[in-house]
Amino acid sequence: MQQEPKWRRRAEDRPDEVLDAALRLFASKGFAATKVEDIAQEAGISKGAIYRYFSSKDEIFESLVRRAVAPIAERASKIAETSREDPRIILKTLLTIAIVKLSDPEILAVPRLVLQEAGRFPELAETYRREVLDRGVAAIEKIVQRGIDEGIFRPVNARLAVRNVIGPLVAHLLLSQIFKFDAERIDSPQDFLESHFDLLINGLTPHTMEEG
Amino acid sequence: MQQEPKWRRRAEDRPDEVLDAALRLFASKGFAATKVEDIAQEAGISKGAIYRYFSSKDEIFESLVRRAVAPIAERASKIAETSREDPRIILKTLLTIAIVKLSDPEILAVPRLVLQEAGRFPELAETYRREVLDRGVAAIEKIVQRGIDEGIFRPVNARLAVRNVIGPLVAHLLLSQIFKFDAERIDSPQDFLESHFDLLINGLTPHTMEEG
Amino acid sequence: MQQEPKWRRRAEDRPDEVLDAALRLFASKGFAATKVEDIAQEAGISKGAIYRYFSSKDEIFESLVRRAVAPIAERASKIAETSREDPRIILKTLLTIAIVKLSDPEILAVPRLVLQEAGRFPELAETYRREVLDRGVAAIEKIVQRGIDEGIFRPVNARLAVRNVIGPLVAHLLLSQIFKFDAERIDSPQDFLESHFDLLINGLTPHTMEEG
Amino acid sequence: MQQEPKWRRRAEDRPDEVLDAALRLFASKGFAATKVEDIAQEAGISKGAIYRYFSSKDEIFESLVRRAVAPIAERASKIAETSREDPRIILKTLLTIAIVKLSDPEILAVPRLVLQEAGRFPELAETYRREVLDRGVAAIEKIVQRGIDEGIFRPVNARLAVRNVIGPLVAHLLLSQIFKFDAERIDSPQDFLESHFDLLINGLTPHTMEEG
DNA sequence: CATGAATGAGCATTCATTCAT
DNA sequence: GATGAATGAATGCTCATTCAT
Repeated sequence: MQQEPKWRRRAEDRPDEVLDAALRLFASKGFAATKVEDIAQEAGISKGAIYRYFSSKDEIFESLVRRAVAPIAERASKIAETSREDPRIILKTLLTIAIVKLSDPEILAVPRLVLQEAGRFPELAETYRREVLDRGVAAIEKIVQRGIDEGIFRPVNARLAVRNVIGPLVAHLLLSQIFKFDAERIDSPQDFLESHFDLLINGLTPHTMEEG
Repeated sequence: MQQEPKWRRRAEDRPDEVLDAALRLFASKGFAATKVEDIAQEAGISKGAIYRYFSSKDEIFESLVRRAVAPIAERASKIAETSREDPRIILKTLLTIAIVKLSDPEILAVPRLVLQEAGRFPELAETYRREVLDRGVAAIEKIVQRGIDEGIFRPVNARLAVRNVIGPLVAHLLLSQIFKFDAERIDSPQDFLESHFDLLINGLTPHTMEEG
Repeated sequence: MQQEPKWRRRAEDRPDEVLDAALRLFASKGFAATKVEDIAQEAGISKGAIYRYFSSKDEIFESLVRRAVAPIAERASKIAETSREDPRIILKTLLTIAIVKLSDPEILAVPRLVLQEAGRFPELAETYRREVLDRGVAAIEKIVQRGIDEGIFRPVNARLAVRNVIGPLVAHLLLSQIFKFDAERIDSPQDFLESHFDLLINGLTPHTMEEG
Repeated sequence: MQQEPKWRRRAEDRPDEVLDAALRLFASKGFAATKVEDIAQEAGISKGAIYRYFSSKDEIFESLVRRAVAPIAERASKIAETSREDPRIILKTLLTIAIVKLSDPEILAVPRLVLQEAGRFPELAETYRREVLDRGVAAIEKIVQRGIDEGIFRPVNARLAVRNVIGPLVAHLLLSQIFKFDAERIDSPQDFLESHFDLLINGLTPHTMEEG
């Protein structure tokens, strides 16, 4: 669109392209096993050029995570207040979105990497926790709490119940995406989601006749 | 207990000491960021001595995992058949054992490492899946299925329900052990377990009056 | 002469410089006792730079030999057919060239190294044998055979006679170049050559009166 | 034969057994590639025991060579004076002995090793030259000179003619033993020896009609 | 600005030598 | 004396980072 020389074509997109490339490689080979040169090649630029945008390999990783974290953090915060709908509907919507998104290995890659490299990048892990986990958990907690307040859910400990909301999802992803568990069977994400939601809501729902 | 009367300067259990040291370091810094020399130092021997027991750094990692996997695999298989008790009791017992064991960072370290390095050691990940996950999941599935057969649980998909049994536990461990989430709060493992079990069983229990 | 207009900090011939440096060092200290860092230093570059041109120390050695072998192999094959001159003249020419060339330690170094490292690099030894020895020996055999056919030489076994052509040369080189034999005396290569040629031709020449 | 405990059985032979073992290994893998532990194992003793007899790996090599050199040096010196026979007969005898001995890889190994490691052990190379080469060459030179003096050989330069005596032998050994040249053909050592001797003697013999 | 040649600290691994048993 | 566990210097190789072109 511009009349600049060819090589400047998308100079402003470069950093993002580098991060995309790095993400792909980090996700498949891990941070340590990925060479800066590999990233450069994957991004279609030279090794030296990488250092125009990022001051170190570590910084690439950090930028990568922060870039992925930002929108999630924003969204997560809004969700809880935004809707006035039935908490069950909201939970199902959230879980659906989550499972769809996270079934994309490219998206799952970031939390996976944070998990992998938490030891080497404690600060990053902390950032992730603060920006993503704290907010995400708080959002879900709020929804559950509203359900309790509205009498739709039983008076459980909302904060702890969050683990029952996200846990099965996490387990499903670990098993299917990382350990290739059940690779041959035909448990679609939808099947899982139905099952999870059914058990979750049934678990949260107050019933006239509770047994000790 | 000794197999050979041959002497050892100080050990027969050197290999185990090396694995213990390696586990500590791998767990805190990751495989790649841990130097063989660090392991040696942590184990109180010299770099060269490591290679008397293990032929490579990779082999240390693999031995580490296999050593941890073996007993778990055995136990997991037995659990399902062993008991004829109320499936709810069994599940609670299992979850209690699991959370107690896995709250020990030294024990959590192995699955965590497998998760971390699955990309670099696909074979090991597969071994772990086969030996630990397949069996563990099968054991739980069997218990749930028995509960269903005995009318104690609703007729859910037992295979998928397994994720609801282990997922919250996984989520709890990730949050608390790895992301130091809730570090300041006082959610004891017991609190979590009560909450999880309550929701889980309530979710699995058939109620006279189900609402759409 | 340049193949690509791409720039090089200082070279295009770095690989050759590395091989030259390696040759000098391998020749004087042997393959095993030569450190890659030594080669780098001798070549005036850094250790790491070596690996831009050669993937391993072994590869340096192999390249070294192959570089030296190629032109020899070519020449050797041509010699036998090229000339129609008196076989005695050809032999003398060949021996003269050989002794002049091989008296240069830099040139002698390669066959010497192949000899030294034949055990460690059997494949390389075989390559050398095939490319250099087979052809060289065949060329000389052909010349001797022609001399026999033309009645200039006695009807000896040409193949075995080759050893009498090259052997004294080999012995001379081993003694003088490697064992510093006769270092103080004044046997010039020319003196040796005259002596060798005289004995060789006299040995090959038919005489009217042979004595038992 | 003695009533000492088993392990002392042949304590005095140990050093020689170590040298035998070392020779076998050095010959097949080279000095650098042979581990002291390998030598110990091959000799049937422990690594530590090696150091009771030799203070270092280098010393093993040096002892090895010196042990082999001693008898050769002695014999070589005697040969020239000992016999009053026809120099041609003496030469043939010597060459026969030489080729028979040196066709045994175990015996060829020492000169081969000296050649290989001359760079790393210059002193040893010098010793070898002094003890073996100087004497051997002098012995042959003397025989040739006597032949000249007695009118059996032409008045050649005896010192240089030595190369024509031993050279073809050296060439034959290098080609056959080290480069596996002619492995498939059937040039027996005897065939070679006949050929060499025929050419050598014919070359040394004065003929009534010499041609320019 | 872009490039990729060059650097050199860093690390896994080997092995001659020592020495506690 | 004999053993082999332990040591640690040595070395090949890698790769993040720099910088001449």
